Amino acid sequence: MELDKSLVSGSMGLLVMKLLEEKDMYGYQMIEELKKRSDDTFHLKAGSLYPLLHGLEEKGCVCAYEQDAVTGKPRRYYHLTEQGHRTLQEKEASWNQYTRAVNLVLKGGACCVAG
Amino acid sequence: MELDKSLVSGSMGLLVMKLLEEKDMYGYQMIEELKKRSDDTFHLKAGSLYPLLHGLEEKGCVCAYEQDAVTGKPRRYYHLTEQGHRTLQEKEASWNQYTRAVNLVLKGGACCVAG
DNA sequence: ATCTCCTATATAGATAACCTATATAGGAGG
DNA sequence: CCTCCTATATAGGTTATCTATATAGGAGAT
Repeated sequence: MELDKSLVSGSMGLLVMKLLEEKDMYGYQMIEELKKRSDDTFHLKAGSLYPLLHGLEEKGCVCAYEQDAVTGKPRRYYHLTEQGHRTLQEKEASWNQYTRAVNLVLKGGACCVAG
Repeated sequence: MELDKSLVSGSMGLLVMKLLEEKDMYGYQMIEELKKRSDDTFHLKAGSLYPLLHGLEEKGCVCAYEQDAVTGKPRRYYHLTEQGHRTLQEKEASWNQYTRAVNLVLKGGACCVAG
């Protein structure tokens, strides 16, 4: 089943920061890691990721540094800042609140479920 | 906490159709019902709902009929079609797959969770 | 009587988050 | 050489939501 892209919006920033919470990573690596960890559900495109990373950098959530690889092009690693940790916590709480609300509606409403 | 709107995208069609699965409703009623069932989380705006309903009608997921109220303007009721039922099932499955994948990433990846 | 509020539907234009397509560039293998 | 895999980047398009605005009936207050 093809994943409905219209359901996929706004959470990529959250997921990328979640990856960086564990360790510094470079863009291409995040795409591979996200695919693997999501059980082959997320196929984030390079054209989506790089603008997203630049946006996170502008907001001060991540900072970047170049590092040469053994072969090939030098890699641009990203590191989660203090600000990034805070934003991640907020986004994670927001995600939990949002999915809870959707599931309330899907399962019959707030009347039937204890807070 | 204000809900991060960037996490809220694409699922409103699913939620609206879920409401209509139970019974026919008119637009304004859906806004109120959605607010109530989501435990006051979703404040769907009229300017978002009506174009959404027109879109669902174009796709053949819902059909509409006018019905006078005791007072005030006549109401435009929406009914979920056969096509709408099928689309709803697909969207619900898609939502479950998507949230599962996000939670896999948030909780440490596919390696740690069975199927 | 007119003002404001609640019900009820509708459209225009803006914003944000993705997408596809394309460009650049190093290294490996046929 | 040509193609593929790694690696980063930008341009332009689509879609879903938002805000703002318009219309319109009925209720209650000044």
